[in-house]
Amino acid sequence: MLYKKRTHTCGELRALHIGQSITLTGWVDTRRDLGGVIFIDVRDRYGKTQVVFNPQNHEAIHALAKELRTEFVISVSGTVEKRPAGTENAKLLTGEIDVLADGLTILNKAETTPFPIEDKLDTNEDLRLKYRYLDLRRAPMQQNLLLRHKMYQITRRYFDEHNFIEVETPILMKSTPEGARDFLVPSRINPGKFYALPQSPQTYKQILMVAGYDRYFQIVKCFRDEDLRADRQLEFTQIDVEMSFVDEIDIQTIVEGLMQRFMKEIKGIDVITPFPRLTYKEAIEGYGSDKPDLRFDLKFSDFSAMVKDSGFKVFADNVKKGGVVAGFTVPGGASYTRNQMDNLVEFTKSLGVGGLAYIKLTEKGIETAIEKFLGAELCKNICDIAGAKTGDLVLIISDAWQKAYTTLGVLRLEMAKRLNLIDDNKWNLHWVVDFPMFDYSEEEKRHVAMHHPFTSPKPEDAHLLDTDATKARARAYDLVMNGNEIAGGSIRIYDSALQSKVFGLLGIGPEEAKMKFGFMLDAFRFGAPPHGGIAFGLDRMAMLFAGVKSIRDVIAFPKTASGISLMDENPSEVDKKQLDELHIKLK
RNA sequence: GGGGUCGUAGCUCAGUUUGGUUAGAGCGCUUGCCUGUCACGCAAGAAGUCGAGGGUUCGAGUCCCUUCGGCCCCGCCA
Repeated sequence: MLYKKRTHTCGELRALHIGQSITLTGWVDTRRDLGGVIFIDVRDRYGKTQVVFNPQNHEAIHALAKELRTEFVISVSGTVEKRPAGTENAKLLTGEIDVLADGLTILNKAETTPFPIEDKLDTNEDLRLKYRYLDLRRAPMQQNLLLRHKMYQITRRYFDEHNFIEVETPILMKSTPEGARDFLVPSRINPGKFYALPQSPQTYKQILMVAGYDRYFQIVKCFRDEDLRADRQLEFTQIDVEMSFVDEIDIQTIVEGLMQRFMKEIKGIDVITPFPRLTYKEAIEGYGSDKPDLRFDLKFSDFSAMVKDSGFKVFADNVKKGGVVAGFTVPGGASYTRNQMDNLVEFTKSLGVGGLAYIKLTEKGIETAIEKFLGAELCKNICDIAGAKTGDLVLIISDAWQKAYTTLGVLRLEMAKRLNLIDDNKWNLHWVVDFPMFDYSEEEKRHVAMHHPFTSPKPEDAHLLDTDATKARARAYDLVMNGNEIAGGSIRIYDSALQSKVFGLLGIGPEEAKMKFGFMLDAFRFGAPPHGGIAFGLDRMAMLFAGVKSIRDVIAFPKTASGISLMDENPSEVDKKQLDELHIKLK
């Protein structure tokens, strides 16, 4: 079809264009047919411009404009005019002018859309996902994708300036036993063998260090076959970084520089470096999370020592077993009704702990069901330690160290939400450091790497690997923004003997290590430099910068919580012929 | 694997508690009128597998069972 190409975008025209003959292309956003004159807002990703069809100006074009409906694709030509006094639209950047049409081509018609293309859309997410191309026409979604684009550009510019080189690593890689469940890809040429999609390019980037590429970065898709969440997709994007001849501070400094750049260029905010550091222990014992949200306080207190020899068996026995009794103060919480407290207790129990104890500090003094076990004085002391004032409420949990604190951590977040303590305009960035090397997996009955199996222990803790490995701390660090883990990394092991030892502690014997990671151990025998790195969750960062609740809103084509792409109905069944070629038989 | 919640017109929702007339509203859509609107206005109209299947009942949107799907959370996510 012949049509006039645009001379300007729909967000471009201003008073200075008045009198010019121009052409716009785009979608019909709204039409207002007043019988005589017809107004059309034509929209593209740059903005909206009002076009006027006046029968006195051009009768045939006006007649054609009668046919226009929402989301028709048009090319429209005309003269830029100053709007009559009093009819300017301050809501549009182009609102000072409109275009008096003298030419119109309908490039394509559109059926009525399943939902309106508007900024403040109120509809179910499954519809938005099914008709993603319509959802992506909306300005907020276009801004989100533009934000991502900006992040890619900032990242590439920043690392290039700092002498990093971008290297692509394979998408078809070797399956590794550790970590998340792999996505497997059957090999047609090698019957019975499988590639895996990378959970991260970890091994490749370390081998690039051995190869002498001392500063590497990549914006890279990663894949993990685990259950999805608001902030987790099966495939997601990392900014992957690795450096040689560095320690923690070197990596963190580079990261802080990039974060400064992001904050400045995206949010217009100057952030101060270096960011505060919290040890893992401080984070858990203070806030119940390895990614604490420090935009608000609600810090925990430990009551274990006080209640250890009290008459309250539940508390005392737990502490004697090595558990903790801890809690925090809810400002103004003493006014909670019985119903509200029951609700809170139920919420806590749903998190998998036995219960929630609490003390209200009212005008009349302490009010609590545990007074009869602990005595008034001890209850008062607990309130003092927790910093509770009259009118406050102290929540207390007694359980094993990890369980008690992580449950308090969830409660802390819940209370912050209920009390509206989270300031959305606040940006909090901090490091969590000194993670343990290992975590014990009840399910697998063995130690698993807290970060990953290539993470180096802290030199002063290296001896613990031979005696009490669970106490050994790793040279690992996470970057936390507003209670979200947005980056995590470590200084790696570069000594093959130490690497073998760590594999051993993870229950990976010499044979298995050779089979699964032999190539890495080999590489380390030929001159591996000290190295370390980090990886950012780009989607999560984009979500926070965009101020949205789910990473689905910053991903062009995301999947649902059950891993389905509603638009193209993926995953789907395949022909038997395809399976045969891949030597696969369905159960 | 488990828990919670939602599913009624194209969209957002009411109706479900206590089964009973022809399942309603707003927006959108269609048609007509309307020459400065911008959430245009006015008038009329069309539009329903009450997510699906089964059951109880004289009768089911409503009660029971099964199932599918969306969202949130726990587990899981080196």
